[in-house]
Amino acid sequence: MRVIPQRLRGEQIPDRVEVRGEIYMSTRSFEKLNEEMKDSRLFANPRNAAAGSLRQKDSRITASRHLDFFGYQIGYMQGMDFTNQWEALQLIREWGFPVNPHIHLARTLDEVMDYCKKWEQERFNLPYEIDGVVIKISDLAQQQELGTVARDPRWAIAFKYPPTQVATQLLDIRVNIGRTGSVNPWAVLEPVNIRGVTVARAALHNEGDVQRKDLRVGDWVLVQRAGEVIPQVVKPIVERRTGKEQVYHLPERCPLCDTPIIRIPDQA
DNA sequence: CTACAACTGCAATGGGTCGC
DNA sequence: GCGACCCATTGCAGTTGTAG
Repeated sequence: MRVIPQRLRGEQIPDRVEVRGEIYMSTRSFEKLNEEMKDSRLFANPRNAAAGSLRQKDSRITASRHLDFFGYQIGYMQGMDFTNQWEALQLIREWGFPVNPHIHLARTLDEVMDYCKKWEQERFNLPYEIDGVVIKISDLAQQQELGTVARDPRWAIAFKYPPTQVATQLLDIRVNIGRTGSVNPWAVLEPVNIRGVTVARAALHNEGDVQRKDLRVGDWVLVQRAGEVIPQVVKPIVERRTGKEQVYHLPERCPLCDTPIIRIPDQA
């Protein structure tokens, strides 16, 4: 990736450093790539094109894909110091890494909210696709104090814009039997294109989830991709019901081996 | 040559265990 | 009883490796 500096630039160079960031593909590079691919299969969207480009075994192919990069964090650093996120970003930029030019140091929660709202519309003018804004506590001492739960830091969170919702028909509800014996219903959908990908199935998790949403076989439903990726049935479109929709019940026996299905009391 | 399994990131759900 | 943590399950696009 040409945008990654081969040598750190600037005055202050640490002995050893880990720069973390996000690799992406601009809308323009994505469209160009698909033009070049004209004979073979096209990439569905920039996100998957970027992911696939990274997984190439031959790095020359990766290099030809015009991937881009924004540094957003220093993971480890030896021989230097910084006290907050803002300084870290300045350092990363001085070393020659691209840093997002739209970073903003907010002083109040209102300011954070305004920033998120502002970009909900303005994001469409960016040369790449985004699905939200990352909000961080700048002060490193406060980050330390807040700590991390599992893999999620308590000092950073992503604000996601509402994903695109599309209407389609719930053709059927079927069940899978998991390795542990769990009975997992899933939705068979009339395939729909949601921003580049075809969605034909979605997990419904359990019977309670189906009942809470009041999903009926034959319903028109709203479907989205949570986090712009995972297919999810949001809710039925009740106004479009004809009366022919079927209320769903779990089968009484395993569709594979005919063993009776039991429900453990107080469990999903 | 095609088909398919394994793996990855992404989110949302639930269950089980441990320690306080 | 709750927080923390780990695991299971689900689907799509993509690459890689292997089976047929």
